[in-house]
Amino acid sequence: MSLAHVILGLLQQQERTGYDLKTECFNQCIAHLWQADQAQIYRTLDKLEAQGWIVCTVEIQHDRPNRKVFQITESGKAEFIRWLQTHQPLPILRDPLLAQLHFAAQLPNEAIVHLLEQELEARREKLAECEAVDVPSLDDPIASRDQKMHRLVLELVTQREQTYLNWLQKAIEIIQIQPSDT
Amino acid sequence: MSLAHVILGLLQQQERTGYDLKTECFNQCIAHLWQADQAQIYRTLDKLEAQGWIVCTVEIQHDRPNRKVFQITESGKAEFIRWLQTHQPLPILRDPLLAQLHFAAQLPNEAIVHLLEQELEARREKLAECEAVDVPSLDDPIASRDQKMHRLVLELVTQREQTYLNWLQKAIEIIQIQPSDT
DNA sequence: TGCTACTATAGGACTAATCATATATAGGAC
DNA sequence: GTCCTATATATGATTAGTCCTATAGTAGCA
Repeated sequence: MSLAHVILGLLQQQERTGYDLKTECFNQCIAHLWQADQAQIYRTLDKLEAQGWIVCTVEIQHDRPNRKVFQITESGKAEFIRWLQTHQPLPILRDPLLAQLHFAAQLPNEAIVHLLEQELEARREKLAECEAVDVPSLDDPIASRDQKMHRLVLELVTQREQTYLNWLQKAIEIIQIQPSDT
Repeated sequence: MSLAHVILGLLQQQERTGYDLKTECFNQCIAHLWQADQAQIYRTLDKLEAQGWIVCTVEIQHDRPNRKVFQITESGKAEFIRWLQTHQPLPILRDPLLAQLHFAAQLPNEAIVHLLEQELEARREKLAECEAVDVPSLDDPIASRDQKMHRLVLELVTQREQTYLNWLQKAIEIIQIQPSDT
């Protein structure tokens, strides 16, 4: 499971709690590449601990709930490096809009265009989020090796949205010039 | 769940068995837009029948197992049309390669390039599959309304792979000119 | 003769992910 | 005073999807 390895990667950078992982990582820079639910993060931490890939220290707090701080172990690091170099199967993408469009011939043109325009709106928002992320450009000489990797990831995510938007615009134009089926 | 509605759409075209759905639809033209496991198809048919959206007639065969032929009902058709016009939430994409690349700075350039090249190979195969699908072009005057929709779907899937390939090639070039971190 | 593949349905076990809720204290808003 | 948010962990229930196996007759291959 990749989530487990993403968490190992984050704990390799520094020790963190489940709460830290959620609020500082999965809700921030990791959000556009691996969304994860709070409940799933905690359960994955349990599994990683059971595997011996991370260990836990409890920080007692009195005004707030105690913190369970997780640290990666040597075997955890080894497992992470192994995963990092292992080619993973392509993810399976199931896009409901494409499923709808496959059967859309029975709808009037305006209904199809309406559907595509709602998608366009949602995708525009997502592209805006991608473009709002602040990572130095690839030609920037100040960019660290880490930042360059993050930039590459961001560029694919952005280009993917751009491709979707271009296609949506073209699709809308094409549907609009189709003879109406009434 | 979209799988249920894809099945409704297919049963609206003609009555079919679970086996037909798997071998003639989900393994063929639907494959590039909604992969589905045989077990899940049968279980979804059960749910659709319980909902009253499809009905079943058993065709008794003596040399082979009996066939359970499913037909869409009026309420099933209504539900399908409702779904067809309802905007669906954007699917969440979790791409293990992007997760790996996010943490790849600690790997030597050659290891990163190796990972990207394996992905390149897999994505090339997928693009080839997309291009092997035979649907008439959008300007083809003979193309039916249905075929035009299928063409639009195919074009997005193909362009998506093309975008991924272009990015992979660019990424490989960029990694190769990075100073090695030894 | 045994092996595999095709036709056809179905269930058990499991993984990955989501949603809702519970606990407990502190602090700010209205 | 009440409500909401933040901090922090945890569990129950459910959904979506995968993998494996069972059943049972036919047919082709070597």
